[in-house]
Formats: sequence, structure tokens, C-alpha cells
Amino acid sequence: MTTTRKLQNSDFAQVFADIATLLKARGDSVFKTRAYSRAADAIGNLQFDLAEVDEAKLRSIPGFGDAIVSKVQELAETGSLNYFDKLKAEMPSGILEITQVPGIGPKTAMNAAVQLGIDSREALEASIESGEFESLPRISKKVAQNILRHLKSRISQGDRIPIGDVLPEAERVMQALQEAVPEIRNLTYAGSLRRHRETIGDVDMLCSADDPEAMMEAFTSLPAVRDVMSKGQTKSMVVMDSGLQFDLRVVADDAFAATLLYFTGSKEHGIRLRDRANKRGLSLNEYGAKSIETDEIEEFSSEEAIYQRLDLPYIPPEIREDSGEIYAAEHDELPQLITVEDVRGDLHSHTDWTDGRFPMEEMVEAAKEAGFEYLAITDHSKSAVVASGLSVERLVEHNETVRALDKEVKGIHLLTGSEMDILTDGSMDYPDDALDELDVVLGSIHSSMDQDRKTMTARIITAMENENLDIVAHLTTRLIGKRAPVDLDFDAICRAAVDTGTLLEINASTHRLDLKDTHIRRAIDLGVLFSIGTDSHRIHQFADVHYGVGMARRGWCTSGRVVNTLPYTAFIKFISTPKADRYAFIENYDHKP
DNA sequence: GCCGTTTTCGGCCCGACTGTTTTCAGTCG
Repeated sequence: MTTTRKLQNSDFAQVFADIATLLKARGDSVFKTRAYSRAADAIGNLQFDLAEVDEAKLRSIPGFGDAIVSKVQELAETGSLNYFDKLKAEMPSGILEITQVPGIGPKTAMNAAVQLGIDSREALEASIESGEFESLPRISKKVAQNILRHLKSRISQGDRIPIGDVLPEAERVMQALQEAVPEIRNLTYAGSLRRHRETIGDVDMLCSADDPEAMMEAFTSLPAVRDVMSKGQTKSMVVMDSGLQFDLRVVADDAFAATLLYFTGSKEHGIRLRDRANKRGLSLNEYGAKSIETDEIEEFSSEEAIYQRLDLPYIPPEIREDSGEIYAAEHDELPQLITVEDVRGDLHSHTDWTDGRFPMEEMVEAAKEAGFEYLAITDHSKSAVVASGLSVERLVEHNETVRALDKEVKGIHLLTGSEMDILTDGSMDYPDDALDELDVVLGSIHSSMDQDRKTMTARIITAMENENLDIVAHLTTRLIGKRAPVDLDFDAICRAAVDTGTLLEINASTHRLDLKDTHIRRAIDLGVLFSIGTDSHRIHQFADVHYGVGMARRGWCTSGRVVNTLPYTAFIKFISTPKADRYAFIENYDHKP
């Protein structure tokens, strides 16, 4: 008897991706293989849990037909899939493991398994080192050594790095390229980085230059390059010292817009657009649109122009995920997405009163520099012992200090606040009379994160029922790549947020990004309002607000749903309104400039 | 395996790079 844990969407996606790999290794129909592969990709973009929806909903997913739907159902109900198990049993073991190594695809993995009995990374490494691996078709010494390099550096396909680590490095690389080749034009990044995904697999960069080959030379010889994986006339791929892969493609100025669109993706969005182009007698590629009849290439000066050619309004990169954006664009239902400039205040910050790294004065100055019109200083509450949380007495002192500083400092308004622990039973970490004194109260889970779903959900809803709790901060407490989210009933919490007039925070800290895009989109469907908070502990972190805005945009969020886009006086009115009336306040507020 | 105001059968997005090849397969994005 095995207890089956509820499968996550990523589990379903992995099974279908693995099926695709095995079918491909076996030499099955490329279209059948592609169908499984597309199903895996489609799952990655869903806004809901596959395990929790009915058959009609499954059938509405593009690329889901009889076979895929029944397999999803079997997986959801039993935790395993007979078809997959049989397929794995029929095929040599180790195929799935060694296709993780860059340069090894299904075909090579199959040959390696059948002819040489290779069934693991270790066996693969030994086989290459003995020279035996070169007996395989199309494998030369050069190919083998290339694969060995990846093995030794433990690079795996599918390793993804948090956007907060990638973006600064991408900016450094672009800076270095700009300096190395001053005449470079249009240098920019595309791919998942431009779409603001929370993690990035590799960085796709584009540029225009008069001498593409010199550009390739400059790129592959940057000092930070550890390894050149390929170097062509217009495209090269390198691995940097950090382990991050960068691709650079050089295109003619006239093709730049088409290439930018193409490499921004997502892959699924691009497929949709090319499909749409075909129906208009055009073949869309990275250089433009080719007439299927005359072979004439039509070039475009901007992405907008390409969308227009396909009878669509411009679709922002963050929502190009084939999750309904093309339908929305067709029907003129695209939301006006929030921008960084829309955000006027920051409602989540820490100072050296608790676990922040800078004095209050310096944090305030930095927030002002970052362009904020108001700032809530929300140091930790007493139960957050590791973060030196404030006792009630220290909180009083903290409030007085904030208010005094507010009188002194020009150009920014200060709000008193707390990031208060939500205790294990959902009660507040400060008595109500202490909370009454604060302008902004965030409630956070910092303890007992392993509570079961029912307990955790009830805990948070209980906290939201307190009149003093304004915002639930970083709801799921996940740390990207480090700590799993807590288990909770997200829909129930959203409904409680609406019922109680509580906000959910979109935490912009690059370690957290919590809520994430799919949460935000679901929460919007349920009517939730948000705040965006930087959770700054250091002066430079106020600039990270754009990561939160990126998540919000990916979640189809407008500025009208984010309360700290309000000007200061309006925000004060909002936060002074009884909780029960706050959602109505926003609904009736005139957001037009 | 999926899909359809040209179709329930016959199609299925597009191209660069590499290395091994006498015209292309494999991999990747």
C-alpha cells in the first residue's frame, strides 16, 4: 500500500516529456512524439492544477486529445501510468538519465544503451574515457570529448537559475560586448529573460552589426567565457564562468524585429503565430514573413508591425505563453499591464532595528532615490527571534522613530508598520492595541511551515479575519530552488481575502517571487487585490521592485489591482477605510490619470 | 497523437550549427 501524494503539474509534464524521449529513442512517429512533447510544454503553462480538474477542462487544453486526457486521469487517480511503465520496461534503462547530458539526444542514448550497455552518467563517462564510445555511429573523438566536458562540469539540461541571478549577469555581458564592439546595434536579450520568467535556462541575446563574424569572435572571446559550445557565422553559444549559457545571434537590421519576436518566444506562442501566418498565406520565420505563393520576404520594422500583419494588437513579452493571450488579443480583451512606473510606494522594508542591514535613515534615503513616494517600514515582530523581532516596547519606540523621521525627511512619506508573524493557530504576534497604532500590518508565515493543508489554510484565514491584518506577505513562503511552498488551499485563501478585505502581497524579493505568476492570474479571477513589496533588507534592493512587477505582468495584472499604485493621499484614505469596505474603495476609485 | 468555416484523413513551425557525410542526421532552441 503506497500513499499517493498529490501530483504537481511539473510531475505530469515530466512524465510526458519522458514518454516523448523514449518514443523518439525507439524511432516512433515524429508527430506522435511531438504530441507528447507539446502536451508536456502545455502543462507548464497552465494556470490551474491538473490533478484537480474534470475531464471537460482537460479536453479544453490545446493538444489534449483522447490519449493524453486518459493518461492524465490515470496518473491523477493512481499516481502511476501503465503505458509509461511498460514503455520504460521495454526500453534499455538509463536512456532518460543520459539524455539529460547536453549533446546526447534520444538517438545517441539508444545507440549507447543497445550497443555498449551504457545505462548511467557514470557508465557514459567511463565509456568515453576508454575510447569505446567512439565506436558509435556519428561519434568522433571530438564529439565524445565535447560530451565528456559537459559531464565533468555536471551541467544538466533543464537546470534553471533564478532570474535575480541571471539578469545582472546578462547586463554585465551586454556591457562588455558593447565595449568590445562599439559599433554594435540593437543589442538586447530575448527568451525567457525578456518574458520575465522566474527562472532562466539560458540567455538568448540578439544584435545587429556590420561584421557578424567579428561580432562572433568578440563574443566567444569575452574574458568571462569558460567554454565555447558552438561558433558559427551568425550564431554562437558559450558557457560563462558562472555556468550560465549565453547564445548570441547577429541579424540584419531589417530582420531584427522578426528575430526578436522569434527568440523571445515562448516556443508555444511562436508556433501559434506561425500557424496564424500560414492561414494568411505567409510563412513566418526569424527574418520576416515569406509569401507562400511568391516566396517574397516581407520585413517588419517592429514587433507591433508583425502582430498587426497577423491582425492582432501588440502582445507584451511577459504574457506570450500560449495561455489564452492570442484569444484575448483577437477579442480586444488584453489587459493594460501594470508597469514599474505605476508603483508609487513600497509597503515592505526592513532596517537594522531587526534583520535589515542598514539604518532607517539610509533605507529611507534609498527608497526616495528609487523613486518611491511613500515607504512602510515593516520590521519583524517578537516571535521572529532569529530576525531579532521587536518586543511591544521596542515597537512603540520604532513607531516614534519612524514618525519623527517622517517629519524630518523631505520628498518621501513614511508609514509605521510591522511584518508580523502569523502564529501557528492563526493568532497575531502583537496584541490588538499595539497593532492599532500601526499604519500597515503585514502578516507572514515564518514558523511551522510543515502544517498540513487544512491546518495551514485555516491558520491563514483566521489571521485574515483580524481587522488589523492588512496584507498577507509572501503567502507560500517558498524560496526559489531552495524551499518548497507550504501546502494550502489557494482558492479558499483568495476567497477569504476578498471576504475580509485583506490584500495578498506580490513579494518582489528575487529569492521569493511569491505570489508567482500563476497564483496572481488565478487570484485575479477570484477578485483579489494586491500589494507589491520589495521586502528590502539592503539599500540596493528597492530597485528589485521590477521583479515583482514582472511577476504581476505575467499574471495579467493591471495597476488597478495593486493598491500601492495609489498616490499617497489616496493610499492613506484606502488604508484608513475599514477592511470590509476596502475592495469597494478600490472598485470605485478613478484610476485614470 | 492531435486537429479541422478548404479536411474525420492527411497534414502537422522553422532554422542554425556541428560533424560526418557525398546529401544529411542529430541536437538544440
